[in-house]
Amino acid sequence: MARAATTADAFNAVAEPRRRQILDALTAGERPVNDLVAELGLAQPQVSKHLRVLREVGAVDVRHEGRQRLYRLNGQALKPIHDWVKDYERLWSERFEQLDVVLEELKKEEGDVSVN
Amino acid sequence: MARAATTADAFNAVAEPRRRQILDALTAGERPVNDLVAELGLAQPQVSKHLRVLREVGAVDVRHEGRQRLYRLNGQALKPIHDWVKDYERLWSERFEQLDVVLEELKKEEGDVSVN
DNA sequence: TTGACATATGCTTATATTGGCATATATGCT
DNA sequence: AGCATATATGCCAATATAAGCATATGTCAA
Repeated sequence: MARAATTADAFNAVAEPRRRQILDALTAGERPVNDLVAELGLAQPQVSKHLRVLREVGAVDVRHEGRQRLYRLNGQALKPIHDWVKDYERLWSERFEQLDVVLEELKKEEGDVSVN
Repeated sequence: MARAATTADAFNAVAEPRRRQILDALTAGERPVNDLVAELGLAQPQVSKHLRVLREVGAVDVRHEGRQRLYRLNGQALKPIHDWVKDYERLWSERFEQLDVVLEELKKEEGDVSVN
């Protein structure tokens, strides 16, 4: 068995740095392919291919306008990634470290005075 | 050129669902390989291989204890993923939608009374 | 219609992957 | 030493990738 297809889900689609760059560029709003080609300095066919992958996982939508295709971000598709990774935030965030300190304090008090 | 190695960075390592399961399982704390084998219902060699990938991107650490190897989570390695994806949260989060409403209000007021 | 522009698709090459199975390595026990 | 347990590694097969380049498709304009 080979690696899962890049189109299998957002996790796989977004593992490719260029595709993240494309999404980042689309944060500025809807844009035609050639805009992205210019901004990222990639060959046009590769950009089209990356966009196809992103479209297949729902991370972008297209709108035809004349001979241009305007791609637009659909961040919704990235929610599963955020949902998964956010639970790990406590492992590096200072905010959570301080929360842990507070919880420790509470535990100690509980032991001392038998708070219920 | 082929796809980037799974060990290239956390994004690639975590694209594989089984590896995410392993990390999730390690949230409960340090555990020996066979624990994970039992919990995930995978073959032992595959688990060892997945753990190797996770180790190579720094997502887990190992500690030898007798003939066991205790793997422990190192969430720090997932921070880049969180950092990247969190900026997209506004695209689906209600919290941000409400923020947008507030900002709209402010803009309107600004037009009305020329607040500075 | 002919041509220019915008984008998508097809083909090739080099490469890495995952699972399965066998086996190596390391440690502990008797 | 000899054996069992815990884990890692090696090899195979099947598959999917990404870049490069050529070319097809679609649209507008003269």
